[in-house]
Amino acid sequence: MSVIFSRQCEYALQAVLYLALQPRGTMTSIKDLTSRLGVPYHFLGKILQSLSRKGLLISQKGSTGGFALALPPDEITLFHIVESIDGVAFTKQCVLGFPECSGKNPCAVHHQWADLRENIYQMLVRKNIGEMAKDTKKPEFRPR
Amino acid sequence: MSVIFSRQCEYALQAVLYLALQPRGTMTSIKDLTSRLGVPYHFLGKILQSLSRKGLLISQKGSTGGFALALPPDEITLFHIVESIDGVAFTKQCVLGFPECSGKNPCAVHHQWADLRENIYQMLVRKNIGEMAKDTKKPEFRPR
DNA sequence: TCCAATTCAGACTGATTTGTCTGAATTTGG
DNA sequence: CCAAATTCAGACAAATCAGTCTGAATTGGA
Repeated sequence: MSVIFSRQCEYALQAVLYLALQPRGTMTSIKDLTSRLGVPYHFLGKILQSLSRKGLLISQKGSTGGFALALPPDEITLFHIVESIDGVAFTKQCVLGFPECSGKNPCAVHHQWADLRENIYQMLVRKNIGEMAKDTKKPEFRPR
Repeated sequence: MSVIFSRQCEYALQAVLYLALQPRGTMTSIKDLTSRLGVPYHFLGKILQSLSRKGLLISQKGSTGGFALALPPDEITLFHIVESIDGVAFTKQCVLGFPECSGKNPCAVHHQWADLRENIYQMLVRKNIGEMAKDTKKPEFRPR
């Protein structure tokens, strides 16, 4: 099936957005996140650990521990998250899968696809988590 | 990693484009296709069988057998091929993975993403294989 | 009629992604 | 100091995707 982002990446995006909606300075546990987002506990744990290692989140162990954004929400873009989890090979790869396709040697849809790709890229780079949090007045995170 | 189309789908797109470049009325064998495209023999065989079952290709057994387009190249769009192999769930799914995201109940990037998605959809629907074959004066199909 | 070349079908293997489990290390509060 | 709650690490299992192998069925040509 066609997929834009891996499932890991979707979970990461959801989790970071959720963290951005929490009061600044508080820690949110994996337990809180999974119960709210409905994603697998340990799987999300690993994803959050990755984001911590990449410097997007901070973590604290112990009984009041949890995760929080490592940067102001306005400084974390969708691109940062996607880059950390999935990588950004999609900004380069030929949509038809020809390895030698390039601007010099374009496949039949190279230029159209390059435009679309650029639009996607711009959207990811421009959209930051703070802005998204503001847009999320009534967040619906897989409520039960 | 981020993926637009599955590998199967990429192979299918390449194969159909190659078939469109062959003289009308001739059959092309899997052997020809794989040697030209550099994709695994039996894997491609299965993909071509799928496309035949979907009615996009015709096949003929026997010593002069092979595959050919079942329709005029102008009547086969990229969308037909993607639909046959990967399905088109991507035209509906929320980019952040929220299952309840919709126009009524949009996530923070729903509208921007809907625009991008529509552009992708239009490109797939409008681009037909005949047009692409014309654009491919000097096709570079993984030449060795 | 028989052989060679092909598609076709299905079982199998391997790789990658997704998800689970267990236990150790850390931290806070009583 | 102890117990509870948490992150962290790594091994493991399950599911999906990609690719391989074998052999049967079909077809055209010598």
